[in-house]
Amino acid sequence: MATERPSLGLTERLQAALKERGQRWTEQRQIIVEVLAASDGHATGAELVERVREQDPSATPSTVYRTLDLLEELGLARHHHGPDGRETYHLEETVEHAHLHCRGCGAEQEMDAAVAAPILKAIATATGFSADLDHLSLHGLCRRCAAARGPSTPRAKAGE
Amino acid sequence: MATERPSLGLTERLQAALKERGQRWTEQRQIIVEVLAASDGHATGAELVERVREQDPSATPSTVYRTLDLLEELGLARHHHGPDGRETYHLEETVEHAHLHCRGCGAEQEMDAAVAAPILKAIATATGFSADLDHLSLHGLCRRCAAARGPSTPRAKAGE
DNA sequence: GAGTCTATCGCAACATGTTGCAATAAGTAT
DNA sequence: ATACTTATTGCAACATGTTGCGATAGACTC
Repeated sequence: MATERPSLGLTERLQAALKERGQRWTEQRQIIVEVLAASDGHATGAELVERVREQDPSATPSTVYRTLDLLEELGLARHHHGPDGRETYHLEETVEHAHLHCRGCGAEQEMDAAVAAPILKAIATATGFSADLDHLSLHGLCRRCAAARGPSTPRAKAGE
Repeated sequence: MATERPSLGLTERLQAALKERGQRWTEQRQIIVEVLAASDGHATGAELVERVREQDPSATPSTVYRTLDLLEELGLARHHHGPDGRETYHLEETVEHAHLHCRGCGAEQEMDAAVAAPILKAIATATGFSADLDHLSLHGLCRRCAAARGPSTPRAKAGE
């Protein structure tokens, strides 16, 4: 993760992993990996499908989703579910982080590994459960919205 | 939450809340509330739709989902998203709890409010974010699966 | 380069929710 | 009891994923 370009090493790793498993390197997979690398942060499944189809209109959603599943199996990508349950993907090279969705203003905040580590440890101690950081998605109120509503936190809905 | 039957008080509360807002008490809403009360633990949207249609085949998914949204707005029900992103509903009277999904064996474990409270507090301290307990859904490995895989936790997929 | 094996693709159908709209019916006033 | 207002319903179409299947096309052998 030092100075090399992600998309380069990634493609090579993917080709090697596929070969090892008797699987194939195809035009479509190349496009999908490129799109995912270009969408640096997070992208929903639908967004990725759309961008892939800009490159290759003959590509279908099933191919895109199956490739994304494959990338996850190989440990090169991850997905989690947004506040509305929709899928969001990112490359594994992105720094691991949890997601915090504010139901007040809709903002999305991240909590990176260092901050989350003691919290995951506390969960493990309390319940025996080892949570995945990268699949951790919390819903609630960000500092500002929580303050705006005062300490009694009335209920409301937003964006969901 | 002492000894009264939930479905009784619930219906009355709902009727009162609707009237106050100029909204209406309908046959369909009654059926949906009954079904939800009968599905005591958690039920997916699709399951609820199916059960409602057993009672009233003319009911449609849109009505069921809209009613569930309404119940949430009124604070009488809640939903969260399962490991595959699908919706799961439960009545608000159920004890508040977080959900822990094991990607090893697929089991679902709960973490109740008392256990979770210090963890939510730690999150608030670290990030300023006030997480909703009832919408908190973690993914990872349960104690047994984590132990079975040893300390190095290799990657795998299950049910997701 | 041609032939073979089979992973992958695109298609079509399905599963789960969501949304706009016209018809229906709940609650209220007459 | 009748009429009126408009919240709610059911329908139909759409959005986002998923799955089965026959056709295509990688990769390997000869």
